[in-house]
Amino acid sequence: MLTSESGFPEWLPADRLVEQAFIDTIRQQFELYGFAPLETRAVEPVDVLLAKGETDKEIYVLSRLQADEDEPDEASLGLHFDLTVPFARFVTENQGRLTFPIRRYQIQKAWRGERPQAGRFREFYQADIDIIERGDLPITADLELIQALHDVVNALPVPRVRIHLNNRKLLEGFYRALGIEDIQETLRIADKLDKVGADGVRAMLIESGLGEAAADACLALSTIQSGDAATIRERVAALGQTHDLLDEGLAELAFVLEGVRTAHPDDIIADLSIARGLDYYTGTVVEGKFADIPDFPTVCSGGRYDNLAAGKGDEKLPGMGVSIGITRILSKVLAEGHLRASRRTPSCVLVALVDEETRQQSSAVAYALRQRGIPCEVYNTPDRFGKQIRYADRMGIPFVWFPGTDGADEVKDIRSGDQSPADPASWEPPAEDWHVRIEEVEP
RNA sequence: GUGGCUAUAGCUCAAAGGUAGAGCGCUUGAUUGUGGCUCAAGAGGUUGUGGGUUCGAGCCCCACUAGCCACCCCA
Repeated sequence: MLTSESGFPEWLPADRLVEQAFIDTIRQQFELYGFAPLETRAVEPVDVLLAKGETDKEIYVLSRLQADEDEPDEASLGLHFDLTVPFARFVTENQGRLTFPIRRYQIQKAWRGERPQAGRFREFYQADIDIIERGDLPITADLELIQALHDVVNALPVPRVRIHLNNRKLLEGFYRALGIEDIQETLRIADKLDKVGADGVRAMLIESGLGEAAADACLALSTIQSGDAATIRERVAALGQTHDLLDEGLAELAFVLEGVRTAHPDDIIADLSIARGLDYYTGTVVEGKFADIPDFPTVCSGGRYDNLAAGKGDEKLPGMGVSIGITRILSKVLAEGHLRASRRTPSCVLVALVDEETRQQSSAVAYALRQRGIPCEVYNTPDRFGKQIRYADRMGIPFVWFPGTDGADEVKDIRSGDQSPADPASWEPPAEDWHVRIEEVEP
């Protein structure tokens, strides 16, 4: 990765080929689940971006260099920091033209003005799927989206991702049963368990105004973690708190957990420490992390948001969605050297240029190959063949084509050195060489 | 936004106040249209920017800029 402007990653072509392969795979998986594509504009009115309490979100605001001083403040537009808020806005605006339930996928960049760090960027790709329904969105949607999330991340050639599940209703009901008033603040602190540890969370909870008993209860709740729904139920019940919202959240969590685990028992657990920072979530919340890279931040996440989009009158437009951090995942697997593109260009064949007089002949070979879908390029200048082959070698182009007189062409596999007569109208490369492959590198 | 660390060739890094260097990469040649290996030669630097201390600064001091790490927060 090149980082001439911190947080705004730029990739060399070889790495961009990997990124494109990721995007292709994700898109294919999303479409397998029947999500339809959507692209929203890069900007939203700032008040839309801020509407859901994201006041401390680092939003890039748009301004024109040539704006007149007496012009009305047009700093009303900002770059979106995720794809969920723009989607909810889009649905709110276009609900008359859309058929519910709306299942859409969206793979776009998002921008956040936070300080960059390992795995954290100011400009990055996200890949989202969401469902928004009119009136009531059943809990089965939560289950479906988490299954889809699991399938998509597992279709990518990346280290194993474990999905951590929780439910905001469960936490909020528990907190209310304890008489806690500042739910948001308590959620925020509880979310830090993996970062500051149990003692740290306990101290912060007490500092926020909780009594020692309440803080201990919150902590005990947060440390519950299991892949088994019955165990979760027992351990929550053992804490002795009762509240309708708690029961509702527990039932939803158990439903989703059991549903996903029937297919993938090892990759998903209920983890009551997951709270999520974004405060528009109202029920299911989910975070995915590399199972064996505990210090690396969340690579995918999502949740249920019942109040982000607004219907006409009293009608609700509840939604559920998940998001995959493409740039974050990519930066890690590339930095670790786990993956690489099989070559640095789509070209499968380099057609050599013998001299200027026969340039047309080389072009004709390339044309014939392209007619049959074989990506190729003609070398620029009639350098000696050693240079032309060296260029192919550096680019990872597997074949060099030598035009001959009277159709006596030859093609050379520069990996093996084998060279043999070939006809541009019929020769084709082995299937595995046709297009760039993404290769997993053994350490 | 807060705190700490860093900045020398394209990359990774040396040079302990006294003439800026290595490895890799790049170019050329040995190789007469056929690469990789080897050997030889070569190109490439106002040491991030600006100021200061000193006979003398890549090195010490100050400011700025940028990068990295942690916090905040998060994909």
